[in-house]
Amino acid sequence: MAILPENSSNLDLTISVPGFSSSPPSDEGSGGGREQLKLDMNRLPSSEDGEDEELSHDDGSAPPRKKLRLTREQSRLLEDSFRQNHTLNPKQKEALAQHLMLRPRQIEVWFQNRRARSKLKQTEMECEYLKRWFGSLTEQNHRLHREVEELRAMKVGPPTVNSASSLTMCPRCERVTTAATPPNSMAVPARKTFPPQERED
DNA sequence: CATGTCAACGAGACAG
DNA sequence: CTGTCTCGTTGACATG
Repeated sequence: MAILPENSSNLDLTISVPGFSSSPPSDEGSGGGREQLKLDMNRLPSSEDGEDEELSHDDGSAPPRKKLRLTREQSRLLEDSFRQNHTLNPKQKEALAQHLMLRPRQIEVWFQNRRARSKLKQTEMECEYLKRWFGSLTEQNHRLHREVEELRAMKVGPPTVNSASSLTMCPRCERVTTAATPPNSMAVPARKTFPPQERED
């Protein structure tokens, strides 16, 4: 499940150079990429209440949206925290953010995305399980169909006593069963299904 | 270059 | 109203 390279000694970040952009930032909506400038350095702002510092570049152009890459250590600690709890209260979030040198919003987003990935994984597992179940039910269905055909063939033909000698017909539920399993045991579920008829005299 | 991954976003729903 | 959630999406990178 390691999504990061195994080179544990190298904990460097993929940090973009501010102001460098290979493609023009396509402004999505109104708030897209609003905080990117402060996030791409992967650290807390110098002052917590100074969140809305000026985002403008030297030339006043819109800041390009740069991708933050969490370090191995940050990912590990976040995963550990996620294993303990899939949601965080504000205090935990703040503490984790301070510990990881990230902003609380980044912690929040990470947990949101992590929950989404977890749910996706769960859904995929359930899908696989249902596929296998469907396969086994299909197989069982085929087997039962073959059995029905065999029994029909016996019923249509003359009442010979060859292989059908081991079969008995349950008069109540009209089911054919083998002699090994008495018809009474088959009749029980049918009675359970329709309980109102108790006295029949 | 197509595709996958993942941080980040906005919209809408919901609880307190 | 505020805070947080899910959901769907975007955009920057990584990779084959």
